[in-house]
Amino acid sequence: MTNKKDAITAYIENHIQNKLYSPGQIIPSESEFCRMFHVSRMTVRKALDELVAQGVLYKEKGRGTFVSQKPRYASFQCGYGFKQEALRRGFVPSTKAVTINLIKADHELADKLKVEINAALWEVKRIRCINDIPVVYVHEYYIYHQCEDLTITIAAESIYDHLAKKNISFAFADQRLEAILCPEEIANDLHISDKHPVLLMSVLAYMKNGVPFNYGLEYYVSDQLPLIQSIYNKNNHSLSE
Amino acid sequence: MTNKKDAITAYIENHIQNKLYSPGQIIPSESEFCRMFHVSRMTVRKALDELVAQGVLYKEKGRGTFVSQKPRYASFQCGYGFKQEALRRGFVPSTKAVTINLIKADHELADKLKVEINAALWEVKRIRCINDIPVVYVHEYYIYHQCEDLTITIAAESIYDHLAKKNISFAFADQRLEAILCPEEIANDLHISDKHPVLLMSVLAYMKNGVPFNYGLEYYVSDQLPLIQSIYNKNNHSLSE
DNA sequence: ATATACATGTTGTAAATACAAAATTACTGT
DNA sequence: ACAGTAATTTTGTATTTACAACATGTATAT
Repeated sequence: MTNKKDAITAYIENHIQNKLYSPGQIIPSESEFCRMFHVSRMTVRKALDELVAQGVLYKEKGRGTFVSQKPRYASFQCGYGFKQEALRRGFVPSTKAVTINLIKADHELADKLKVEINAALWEVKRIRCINDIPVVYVHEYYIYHQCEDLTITIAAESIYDHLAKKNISFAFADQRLEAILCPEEIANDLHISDKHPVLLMSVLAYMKNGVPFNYGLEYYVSDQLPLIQSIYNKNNHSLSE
Repeated sequence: MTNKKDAITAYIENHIQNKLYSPGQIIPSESEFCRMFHVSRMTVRKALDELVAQGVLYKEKGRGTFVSQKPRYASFQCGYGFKQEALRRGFVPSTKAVTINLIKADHELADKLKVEINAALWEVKRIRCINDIPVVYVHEYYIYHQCEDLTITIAAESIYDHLAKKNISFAFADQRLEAILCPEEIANDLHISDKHPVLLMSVLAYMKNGVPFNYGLEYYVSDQLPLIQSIYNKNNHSLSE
């Protein structure tokens, strides 16, 4: 733990996990943390703000800081990587039936990935399994010149990890959600009938500079694996419905 | 604008909107903003951090702060209130076929909303339309003692607005996504066949203290209105896939 | 007893300063 | 001309101080 701030967040998270701080309970004031850790109040506040943003704590002006009562879901939360997320939930992830192909960008792909038409792209198709049951068919595209050395072996493991070594790393994504009947050729691979409804998630992933590097269509067998997402009201606006 | 910090975020957002700062372009350094606004560097950093968290800007240590190239979607982004979001996107929202009923909490509802079994709940059913086309059937529950004066008129407008007056306001939510074939009785109301796939979103909404106050099932006709969500990698972890 | 005023403790915002870490730029010696 | 070094600029982390805004408890006056 190199940061003083991170030491404080870790301390609080541990205390919550070990039930030394219970949901709804008030935790020490900012000045008390200053004394406890021999740090300035700004450092304490940064640590607390981080946990507030995650929904772990909440503050009330003039009263204090409290532990949220938000329950932690044990289900599948997407968006932060399939393999990692599955392992964290205690599932066994695997990848099957991988194909990679070099193609030329058509109008739609060029538009989405902000490359020129006919630019070289990797087309990757993968079936992701949880406990050996196929749960998602991924059909996605990467920009060839960012990853000329892609292989099936890499694609079976983690393309994101491979790209990270080239300083291409995930920062945020826009997801488009739709319910559709599973296309026939995909239904076969997912071991379901083509009358089965699937959750189609279109994902456009960006680097921190806002440049897209990965576009994909993910067909989830959502009755095998319902997806969970958390949203936060960052701005504290009062919401009209 | 009462906050100095908010004045700076507004200034930068306006400059981006008016194309005075373009995507990928570097913006003035933190010290320059200090001189421009006659504020301390901490205030500037708080303003910038807020925009970085939203994905509007990104920073590079030792280089500077830049405008993201992330495109802004004109489609429907859920999670921040149906009416508000629709209006912002230039759609015309409306609510139809509202029913409200007093019921007693069964085991499942009591568990979700953290109330006792047989506690009084409002059961609300609504059909939400965009440009007069039904897009979502909402079947949800509120805790009676938090809102004893609920009426059909209020439910046709905005229950969240009504609750906000009682200091019950949305802070965050957990959403569960699934693709299903539309149940018959709901398909009728949505003017679709019961063989039509719909996006089922289960929403559990919390106040800032982490106590749930609203549980609902939302059946989206997602080919009429695909949902868009944005996710961010707050922790800057390197992601395995 | 009740209401008012005050003191105290808490979070919120802001300033001024210092040094670390990383990238760029300018300089300098060969 | 080129490589290496130093200076400069930039963001990252942290300290110290000050006051504002809000909530709560206590003492006081009526």
